[in-house]
Amino acid sequence: MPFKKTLDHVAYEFNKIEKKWQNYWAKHQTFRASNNSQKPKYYVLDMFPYPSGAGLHVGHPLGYIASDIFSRYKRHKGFNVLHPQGYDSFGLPAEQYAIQTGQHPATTTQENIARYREQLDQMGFSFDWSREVRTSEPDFYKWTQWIFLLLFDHYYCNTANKAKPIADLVQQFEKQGTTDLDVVADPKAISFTAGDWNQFSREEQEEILLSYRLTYLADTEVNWCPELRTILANDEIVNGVSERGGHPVTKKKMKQWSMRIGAYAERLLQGLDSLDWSDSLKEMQRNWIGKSIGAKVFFKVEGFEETIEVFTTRPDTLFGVTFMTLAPELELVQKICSPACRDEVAAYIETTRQRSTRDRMADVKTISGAFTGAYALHPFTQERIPIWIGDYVLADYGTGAVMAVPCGDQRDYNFAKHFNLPIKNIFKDVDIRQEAFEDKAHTVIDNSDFLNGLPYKEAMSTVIAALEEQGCGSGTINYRLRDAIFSRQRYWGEPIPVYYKNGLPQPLNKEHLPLLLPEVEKYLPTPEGAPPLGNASTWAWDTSTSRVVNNDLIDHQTVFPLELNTMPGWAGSSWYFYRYMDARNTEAIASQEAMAYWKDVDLYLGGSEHATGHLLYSRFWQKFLFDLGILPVEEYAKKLINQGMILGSTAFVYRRPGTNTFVSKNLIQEGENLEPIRIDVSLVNPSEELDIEGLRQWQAEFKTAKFELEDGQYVVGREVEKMSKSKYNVVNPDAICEQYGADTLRMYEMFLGPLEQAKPWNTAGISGVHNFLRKFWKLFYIEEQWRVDDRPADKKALKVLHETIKKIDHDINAFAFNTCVSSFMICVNELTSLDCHAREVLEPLTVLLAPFAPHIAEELWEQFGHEGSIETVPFPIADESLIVEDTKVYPVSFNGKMRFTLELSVALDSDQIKAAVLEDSRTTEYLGTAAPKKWIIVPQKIINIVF
RNA sequence: GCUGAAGUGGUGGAAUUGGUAGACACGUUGGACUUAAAAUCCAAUGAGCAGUAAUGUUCGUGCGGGUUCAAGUCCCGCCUUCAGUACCA
Repeated sequence: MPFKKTLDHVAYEFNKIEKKWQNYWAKHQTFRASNNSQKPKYYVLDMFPYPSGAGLHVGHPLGYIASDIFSRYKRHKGFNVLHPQGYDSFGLPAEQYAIQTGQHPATTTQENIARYREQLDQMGFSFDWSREVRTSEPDFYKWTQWIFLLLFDHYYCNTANKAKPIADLVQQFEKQGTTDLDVVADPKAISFTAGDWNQFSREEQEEILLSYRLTYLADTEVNWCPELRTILANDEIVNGVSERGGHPVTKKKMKQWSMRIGAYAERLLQGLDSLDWSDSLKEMQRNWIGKSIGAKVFFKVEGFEETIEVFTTRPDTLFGVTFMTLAPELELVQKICSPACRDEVAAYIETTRQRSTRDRMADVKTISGAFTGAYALHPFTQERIPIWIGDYVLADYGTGAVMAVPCGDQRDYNFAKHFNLPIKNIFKDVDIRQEAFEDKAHTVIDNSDFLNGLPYKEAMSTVIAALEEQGCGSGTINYRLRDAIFSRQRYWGEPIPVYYKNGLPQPLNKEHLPLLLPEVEKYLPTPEGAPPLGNASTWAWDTSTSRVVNNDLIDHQTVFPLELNTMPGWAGSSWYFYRYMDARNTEAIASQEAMAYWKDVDLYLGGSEHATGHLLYSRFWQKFLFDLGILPVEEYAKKLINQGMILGSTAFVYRRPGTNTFVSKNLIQEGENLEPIRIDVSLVNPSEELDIEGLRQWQAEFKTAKFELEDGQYVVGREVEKMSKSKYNVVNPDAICEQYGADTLRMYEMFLGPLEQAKPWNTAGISGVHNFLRKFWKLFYIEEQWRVDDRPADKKALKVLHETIKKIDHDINAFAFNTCVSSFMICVNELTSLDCHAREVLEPLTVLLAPFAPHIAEELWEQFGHEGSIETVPFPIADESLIVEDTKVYPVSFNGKMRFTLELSVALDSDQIKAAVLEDSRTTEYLGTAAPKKWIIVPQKIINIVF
């Protein structure tokens, strides 16, 4: 143990106290929330953890401590508080571990959860564990599957602006086909009449309906990670490599389940305005949704039936088009490509396909493309426009085709320069010899027929009107948000409750849920390349009750095979917060009564890394289930706080390349090229000195290492990084709890800095917080002797107490827990110097501290002679009459007269003002007479007096 | 590039609406206690200058301007760091 032992066991036995009260809370179920209470409700939610094998580190509890303080505070304030906890227990790491070791993910998950629970318990959290949820439990994922089936059974109606049953759509098709249809559909959906619909075979009809369902199966260009052998969502890719493991990712076309989240793009965007979330987080979601207003324009292709649809935000530049660029992936490319260009185009498509996402992202400067040999026709001038392909055009944004206006867009400009294509200037008095002119404010359109002389805005509306009149385009809105891929080629996830008949997906009946995860021998894909579920020798439900679904007999041997993909990690986390309201319900996700009572989350705490994942998907599901009348509100978390990440402080030693010699940090010469190597942080003491013997034993490569020391020490280097096992910088809370106690850990983590700010972990200041608790204890005890007395407290002590109450109450509501800790320290210092031991002061102070350091508060509360937990005691209320603020005086010379600015909290008469003026060190004389001549009341408190 | 947040002592960080910047804590230094060490307690601690001292005085919140009796806080223009996003037509 590199840390010095700093405790004083005689005075404050935190280990004993903390165990005692943790047992008490568990035994008395102190934190159990009732679904039936006269008190007002308050729901405090933490983002539930994924139970990883490494256990909790000191970063995890930061948010939990904050939410726990707030929950306890709200209980003191008379609220019925729901503060649950659970586990996001499906996921990749458990499965990777299973592949390596053969251990069932359920087993390791179970073990990890047990460890997490132990660690959470020792920190004294006030969770209502009777409501615990685990996303990997069948009685939980039954409802995840149920929601999936609902999504499958609905489409999005733009007229009603909500989701509606697919049966309604079928009715509409029977009556009028796709005429006047205003619904969200796949862009490739075909048009047909009522007569056509009724002629279609059942299979054809089902195929068509897949273009409308809110979850659907379609051939999709996906992010494929060969290493993990699964596909990844956009938010699971960071810098072109997988978020988990950092493996390369490429594009691949596969049949996949997707969620039509795009249908909700506008509502997801609008809803943000009603949310009390941080601006940066809302901005991230806005960017991710990426709304842009513009127009779609149709270009006929010369000599073909086909038209090319483009999306542009600058239809005003339509007369500046000199070529078109299509994404290489578009099918249309094959069709319109001229024989002369065929080889070159095919070669180009092939090279694009082979580039990984990372390559493509890293290399945005290289311009590449190929001419298709085909020409489009300008909708107004009928000019021939050459059609190119280029990988700067993305297949999955807009229509995958752009009208290139080199004079107004830098990428088009670069492309034109590179391939020597013409550049037409349509801006008046603008020089475009060097670069494109992208500013839309400071010029007017020129060289553009009926748009000449118009500024941007007018040109926009004029050209859109003209396009609509000609039937070759219209104003439109485009979103960057893409449909979310919902299939994963994994074992450890929710099975998708679907079977296949004639290659088309059929939903299971809801009464057959849950569709249990089958047992498999191996967690890898089958030799045929099917997902791991293909290894199941028996499908999970028992064969004695083979299911009949729509008259199809389903079991593992049936000709109607079950879906082998599983759901992604975000499925269960998209609705878990409603399960807590009624976690053991077998009839519904939660009872109507429970949901009507708890309604929504009042305070949600979690990291901002979920901004474009969980926090977006869960809002989408929420809105969908709200449309169906299942959930009571459209936004489930009105207030959200992002706690900043606690970073690790990685320790480095520096090796001379090619040797086994390590140089102490301050001996490194400038320009010297040494190899930094990460070492375990526990091998370093607080003054950055390395435990050399410990290092030798830690890993074999250091056994015979030589060290160049400074002052007899090896000093390590430091770098702040994300905490991770592979960086050897993980600090567990267990050792801290043991050495200083949970109350110290709780207060120290709050003391570290503002809640929302990221900060590196260091234990340098922990003794200060621990000292505070010991000083606090000493107000009550000396030498094991209770010393609180019932005599009335003096005025000064009461003032200190009530100032502290006011400050703490205010700061808790502002989530400024760091300044709360400081306020407590000041209070205790002052009471100590006043030698105050009055019950009148110390009893309310104990309640005040209870949300922060609940164990010590409970113990003292008992010593006061009270029965039961402190948890139900009302929070103290500040008596304003005891808080008289100091008068502040700011003297100023103004217009030859002496002028004073007084800051007052109470009205003063002229004698008091005189006293205050003379009390100030900068004034020697009071120039006023009996009363000030003029009182200027400047906002609320500040009074200017001119004498 | 775009979007967002932030720059305050040796360190983490305070500073309600513009009102005596540096609270509180760590660290450091000195002292008390001790045979000694640890622990504990007390004191000093932004920088500079003058003074034996009490004290006085100048400069100080990334940089340059501005508004104001008064700016860490408000306005304009930069610089730096972090986070998100990235060929979005």
